[in-house]
Amino acid sequence: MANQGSAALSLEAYERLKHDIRQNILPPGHQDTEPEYAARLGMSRTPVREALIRLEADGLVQLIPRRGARVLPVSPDDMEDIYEILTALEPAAAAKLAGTRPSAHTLAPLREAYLSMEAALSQDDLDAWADADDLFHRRMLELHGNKRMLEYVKTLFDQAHRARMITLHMREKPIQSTREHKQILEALEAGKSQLVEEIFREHRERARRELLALLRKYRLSQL
Amino acid sequence: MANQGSAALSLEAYERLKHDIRQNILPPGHQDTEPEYAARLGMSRTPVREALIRLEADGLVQLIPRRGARVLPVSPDDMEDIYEILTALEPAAAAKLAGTRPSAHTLAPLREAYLSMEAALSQDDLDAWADADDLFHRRMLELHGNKRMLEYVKTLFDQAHRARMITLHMREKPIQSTREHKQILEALEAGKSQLVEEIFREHRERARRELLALLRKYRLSQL
DNA sequence: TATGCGGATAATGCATGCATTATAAAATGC
DNA sequence: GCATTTTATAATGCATGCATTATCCGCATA
Repeated sequence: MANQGSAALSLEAYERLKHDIRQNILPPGHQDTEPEYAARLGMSRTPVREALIRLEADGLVQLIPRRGARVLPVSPDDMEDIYEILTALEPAAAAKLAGTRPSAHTLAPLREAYLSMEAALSQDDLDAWADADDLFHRRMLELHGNKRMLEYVKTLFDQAHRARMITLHMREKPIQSTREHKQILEALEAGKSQLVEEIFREHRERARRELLALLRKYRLSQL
Repeated sequence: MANQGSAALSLEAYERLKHDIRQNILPPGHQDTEPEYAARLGMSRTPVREALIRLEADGLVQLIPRRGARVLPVSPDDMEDIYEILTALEPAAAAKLAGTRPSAHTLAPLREAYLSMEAALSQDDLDAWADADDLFHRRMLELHGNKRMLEYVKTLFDQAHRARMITLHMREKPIQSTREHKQILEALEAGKSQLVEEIFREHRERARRELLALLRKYRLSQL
């Protein structure tokens, strides 16, 4: 995540723009000049420019000399790449976490996130489900403790967010996915590294397959 | 890498600062105010500020409100985290590359980099060896084709550069490491996914173990 | 001597100025 | 009517201005 030493307005610009991109208010391909973004945000170009630089580092926009900034579309190939990275990182992290034989208390944040997924699922609240899903994955990496990995995975989640939300609403209820999280949690509690790694990898690979099948089926080549 | 839509001076500031950090001209912990960096680079604060924001996104400096920017030290724990990520990503990428049954022609850039390593080794030119090593790893990911993974691994290499160079000069000649690259290359040429993955993982794990042993032995807690 | 207050100094964060130059529109020539 | 040149517009990249405010340092006081 490209942020730390940023002050009030610059931070506000960064967060509002990122929010609007994630929520599809600024859709992929949207392109404005700096003065336009500045007017939209009610501030001068300077903090906006700084925010756009950070967003470019996050892979969310592209700065085009003389033509402003464009919200980057995400293609199926991009999603392949993103999932490939997640599939390499998360199972490895989870396996190491399991190797520390974490207590139920340690894993409480994960269990809570899982329970939120179940609750959201039973209420057919897909947005809440997606939030809980994100939370589960983030907390797992927080517990593992590799800060770089956590930060990077968060930027990948941000990049993939729009595509995930769209396909989530096109599918059957994510019952299987929820169940896999339960299995991951239980394998973590049992300290079974090997097993956690396998389930997590299978979880990511299945998610990738299903997501890409949908993107292709509905010709969603730019999200 | 945090760059794309940056113009002349901003780009120059970014590249010079990054160069100076990599080369230890601006050592870890070094801290200056924006006006100082600007004076050093002979330009106004604006392009310097933009460069510093990009460098912060790259994990090379930390922007501290009112106190300028500090060159981030890298601790042994940081190196652990960096190597953990590399160990998860590179072997997976190499395995997939092997799965495409790449031709010798396709792998020529890798072979060339490997030959450069051998040549540098026989001339005891450790800096050239390190350059060739970097090149090998970068080209492998270029061949694999996951741009995000390539860019991210490059930022990790930048972060780890100082520590790697220092330990490289404290060790015996990297004969084993060079040999492992040869084995990786041959396994790629043979299209043996499983084998490539194993060798690559072992390569990274050995490198990590040896590097950390040196950092601990010589109490190099901040590089 | 140690502590706390207050003013000076100066860095930041943001706004704005300004020259350059890309883009597009308009005007001219064919 | 179409192509080409010219002109106008305006966005960028960088420099600078400026108010705010943190930090430092000296001085007064206990």
